[in-house]
Amino acid sequence: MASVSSQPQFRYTQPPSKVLHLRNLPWECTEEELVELGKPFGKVINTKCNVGANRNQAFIEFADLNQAIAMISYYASSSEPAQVRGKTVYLQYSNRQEIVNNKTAADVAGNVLLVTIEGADARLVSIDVLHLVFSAFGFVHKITTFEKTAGFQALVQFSDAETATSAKNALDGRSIPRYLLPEQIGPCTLRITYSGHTDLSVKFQSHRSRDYTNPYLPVAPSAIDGSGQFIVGLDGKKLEPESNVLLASIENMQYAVTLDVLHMVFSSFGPVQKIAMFDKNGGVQALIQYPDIQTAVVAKEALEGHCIYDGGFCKLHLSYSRHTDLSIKVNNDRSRDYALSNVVPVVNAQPSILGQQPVPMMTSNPPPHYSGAQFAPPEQVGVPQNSSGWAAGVPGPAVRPQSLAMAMPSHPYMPPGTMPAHPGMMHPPNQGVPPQATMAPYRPDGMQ
DNA sequence: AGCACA
Repeated sequence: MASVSSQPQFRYTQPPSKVLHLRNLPWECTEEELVELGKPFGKVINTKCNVGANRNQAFIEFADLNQAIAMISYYASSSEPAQVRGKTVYLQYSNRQEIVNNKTAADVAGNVLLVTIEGADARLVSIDVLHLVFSAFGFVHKITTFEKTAGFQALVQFSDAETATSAKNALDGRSIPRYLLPEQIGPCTLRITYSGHTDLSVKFQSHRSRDYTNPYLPVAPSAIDGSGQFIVGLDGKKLEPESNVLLASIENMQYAVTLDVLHMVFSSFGPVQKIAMFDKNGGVQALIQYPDIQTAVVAKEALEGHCIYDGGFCKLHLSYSRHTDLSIKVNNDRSRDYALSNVVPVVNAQPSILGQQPVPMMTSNPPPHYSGAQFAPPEQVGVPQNSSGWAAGVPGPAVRPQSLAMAMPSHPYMPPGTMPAHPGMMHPPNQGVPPQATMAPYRPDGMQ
């Protein structure tokens, strides 16, 4: 083919166009700065920056050709060149007649962010860690995660584009703080653009997606393993589906733990409806039923691993039961339905100083309504709850990522690190004396 | 410092 191209690559005089081509821009240049640059000469109807391999070119499109001519004419005779951020920019008529707006969704500010987590161990970043990181900028409505060729990605939905933008500006290119990640995993860098989505569809709470606006959303059946009991988190930890019934096993039971003691301890978080105690594996276990899941979640997170008695005695291990409503045949010293306690006589009840309900022997500081709404889920208490409720006057523990795995969506407004202190803890009973229901002081390092 | 295909 004979060459038919005889036009020089560059001409010093371009045919006028309402589109101007700019070069030698700083790469930080924004579309807003382009608008500011063109505004004195007319109505800027479109811009495009970060063009070209070096991302240092741009286009400005005016509403009218005369406005483009005005700008070119002005700078052609001006002693001051056009500048962006102090850098001289060169401009000429573009050889295009309009900016073709290939604005991808990534360029349009929206309330949903597309987050790519970069790093060898990106997949090990849990959805809870992402939730914590992004919650610093506002209420996170929903998160979905997925694998694409780009790697491990997440969509993070905020209320509005402004909040999303503040998160994007602060986090894009930054790495997730090390203390939020399991020790063995490498650095994880966030790359953030806008997503075209405005409202994510989250059908289930799972290790892949969460809807923090709807704590009652069912747990994904697909996330439940063969035993039907656990879901597996991204971090490989097994997570149980939440339940209003807690299964408590008691370790190092040097002192008798009575049903009344359990009732007192667990009543700190809300009304206890039923308790059933039984022996299993040579130890004592108990099922504690609350009216709702929220209360059980708060109780579990506050009490797990802590001891009923000071000094490491009667350490509680809590999990969610698969029961939702215990069947209490008779009220006795091993099982009780507190709704029936006024009707059905207590059978075989051991005489006990603690036998009188409710909650005797609160010898130290608790206010009269200590067991009340103080530790209720925030959506029942209202927001904010810090001033009146948990951790009042108590320095919250440092952010504890290990607790986040359980920070399921039940309390969407709970700021991180503000879990309640350990209510209901008691000093060990004196020798041969039933337990004293005194409150142990809060200790940030927990009570081993 | 010279026209976009993300």
